[in-house]
Amino acid sequence: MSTFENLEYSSLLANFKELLKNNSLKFTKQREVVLKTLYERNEHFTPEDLYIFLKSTYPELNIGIATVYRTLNLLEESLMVTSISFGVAGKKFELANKPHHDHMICKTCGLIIEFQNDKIEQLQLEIAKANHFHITSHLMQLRGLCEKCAKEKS
Amino acid sequence: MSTFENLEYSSLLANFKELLKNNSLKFTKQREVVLKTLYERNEHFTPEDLYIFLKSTYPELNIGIATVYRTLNLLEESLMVTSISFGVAGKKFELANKPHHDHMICKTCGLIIEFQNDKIEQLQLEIAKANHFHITSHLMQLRGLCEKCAKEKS
DNA sequence: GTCACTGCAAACGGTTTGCACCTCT
DNA sequence: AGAGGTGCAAACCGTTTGCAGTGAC
Repeated sequence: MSTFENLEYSSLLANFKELLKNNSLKFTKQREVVLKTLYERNEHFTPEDLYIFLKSTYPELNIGIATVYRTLNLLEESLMVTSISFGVAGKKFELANKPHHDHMICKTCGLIIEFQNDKIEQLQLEIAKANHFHITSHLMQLRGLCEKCAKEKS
Repeated sequence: MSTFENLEYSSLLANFKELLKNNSLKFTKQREVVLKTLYERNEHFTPEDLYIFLKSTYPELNIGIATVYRTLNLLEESLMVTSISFGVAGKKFELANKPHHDHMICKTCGLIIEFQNDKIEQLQLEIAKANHFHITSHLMQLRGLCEKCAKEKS
């Protein structure tokens, strides 16, 4: 269970500021808009997508893509965002303020459906235990076709 | 269930040759040693690891890394090998001649433990059905520490 | 005023591609 | 002989890093 579950923006922001302070890091406009955008849009962003969005939404900041990467990495290390991996194609990031969940990903249109299943989580723990393995995280993605794309193909 | 499950080398080779013939592709020494190595070593190879192994084991072939990538991609498209992804760090490939399974991966030493659980597979299908999603494949990795590394850390 | 942060551009690492030569069929 | 395959090196693409200038504290 994440420390940041179900927090609203003001609390997330306070957490972020405290985290920065504790590590002698600075609160900047760039870091603020990254967190704000992840919160408000509630989407799965690639660093590239987020960069493009921020570039056009806050042109006065003239944000660089390196800063987007640096901020996402900082937030991920701090467990305030999580990422899902797409193999060689890269990663997508989302804010970690919702309960743990996994993803179904449509191969055709890229739609992401979130789901959560306690029984599977439980079984994973049992399997790990049987193998003397200590789970720190897991990755579960179901890949295939969403309803719309499945219809279009048939 | 894979078409190639439990096949031994001679059958795999025959399948590969037929596949090549059907697509007007040629059977070469390079393609042969890639398949042979994946079969004999029965490991999870990165393209780089496989390249280094082939380079030293068959120096007379003077194999290039591009050929290793091309062959692995060909075999993966043909469903004769599968890959597991490590985010930005790349992929590892293994021969698809064993029954479907998933992986536990030790973050510290890279150890890979294979496991299989019918109940989870069943639950995944149910979840997909409830979301009108048509699964074609799934990815499940448990990440954490193996027994040995967990002991060393404590 | 100091130290961290930023944008920029160059570097990086894994992967793919264009090309001239080679090899399987 | 001809099609496809190969090794090589260059290109590619997402990501990281060095650096000089900027901004938070």
